[in-house]
Amino acid sequence: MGIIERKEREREEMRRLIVEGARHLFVANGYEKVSIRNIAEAIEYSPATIYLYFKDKNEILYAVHSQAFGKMMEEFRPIFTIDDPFERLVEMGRRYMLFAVENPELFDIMFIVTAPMETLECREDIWSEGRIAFNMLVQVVQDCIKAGIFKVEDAEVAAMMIWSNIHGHTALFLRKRMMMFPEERRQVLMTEAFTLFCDTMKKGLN
Amino acid sequence: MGIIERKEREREEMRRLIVEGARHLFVANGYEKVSIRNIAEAIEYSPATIYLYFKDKNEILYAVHSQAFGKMMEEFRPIFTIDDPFERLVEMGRRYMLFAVENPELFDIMFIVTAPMETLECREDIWSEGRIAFNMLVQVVQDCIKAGIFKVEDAEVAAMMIWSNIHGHTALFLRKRMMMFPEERRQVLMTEAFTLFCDTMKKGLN
DNA sequence: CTTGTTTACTAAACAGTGTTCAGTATGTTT
DNA sequence: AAACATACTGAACACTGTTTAGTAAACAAG
Repeated sequence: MGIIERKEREREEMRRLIVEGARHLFVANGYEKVSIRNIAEAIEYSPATIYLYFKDKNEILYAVHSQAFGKMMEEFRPIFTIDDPFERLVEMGRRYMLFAVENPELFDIMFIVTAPMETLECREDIWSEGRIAFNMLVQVVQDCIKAGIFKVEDAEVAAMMIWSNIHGHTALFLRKRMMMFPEERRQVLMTEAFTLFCDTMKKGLN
Repeated sequence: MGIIERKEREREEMRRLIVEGARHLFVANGYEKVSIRNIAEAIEYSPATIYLYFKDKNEILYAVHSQAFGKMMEEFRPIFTIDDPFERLVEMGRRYMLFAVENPELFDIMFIVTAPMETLECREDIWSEGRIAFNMLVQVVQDCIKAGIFKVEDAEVAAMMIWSNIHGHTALFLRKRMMMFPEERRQVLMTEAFTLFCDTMKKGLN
């Protein structure tokens, strides 16, 4: 009898429904303004029901975060058709920033808000989504080393340096720390600083 | 009669009391776990009283943020005794990261949490604290240009690039996005990536 | 078909949040 | 002493995340 299998499917379907509802509300209203009650109302269930499928709000955040990583990976896919490893690296950075600007709420949950990381801490789990994405970057850096464009010993250290730079731009921008610059200067400053970083890498990392 | 002057002083004293209380609680318990009621209790006043001195919670956050900037500037002061402009720049970055690690809650309020920036948006004020600190960095970059260490047209663009890198490290670390690395590797990765960035600048920015 | 048991769900409550407002008590002025 | 202004607060409002006791439906066994 496939009853327990069906129940398992239904349970999975319900989790999906909650995560989808949550994601929609996050994207529409911003993560800070979404409550469990809002999510419950959106999917037409009682707030208590949500707690039968998720331990707490952080766990929902984590589920949305994981889904968002899938979306970002999708948008990274076309990069791997680029032959030149350095151009591939530059395009990867560009897409990271683009993803952040186009999906600020998702980016927030993925890389800035601490709440989803809390679920990892109780289980002593590793942050696999982050690990996978970072490994992708390390791979591209290693390709740059093989091609003789970079001359560094530790590809992970170089990857960390690059990630920090790109992430710094986006984090400062999204968290409104470029408010001291007038609107149009902000955009110019970001793209110019990014270009300068790429040039500096090409000249400096060999 | 100096009555209104005294009242003005008392008012200022009360604001100071609230900000001090708030800062203490933020540092002790983390900004997210501190409520207006907690602050009120700590200074032995009713929650409603706080609203006679601050428009809302964001305004308290902003006041704490401003005070924290003063503290950081203090810790930047010794830098200006360093003769070599590049070394001065490196030391500035090092102290930015050090301040973040030693005062995570204050750094959060200064550079990551959006709440204090909200008070700037209603008044169309510029973020003067950020502007001043950034100008300091621009100045050091300009010194590097004058000394012939850097060869870039726009010192602000270079400063932005440098700030992004340093801030990226700290933001990723504080917001627990280096959880995919084992404890000891985290520390090594951060310092090595910082060193690599400094080396890359020296080679690449000329 | 009727039991008993498990499952899925929810109303209501708990303890908290930021914020507002009517009311009081004190200080100042006339 | 009366009138007014200031400083403060208790209580409320509309929320928040989360738990619990209780209900109704789905299923299993006799």
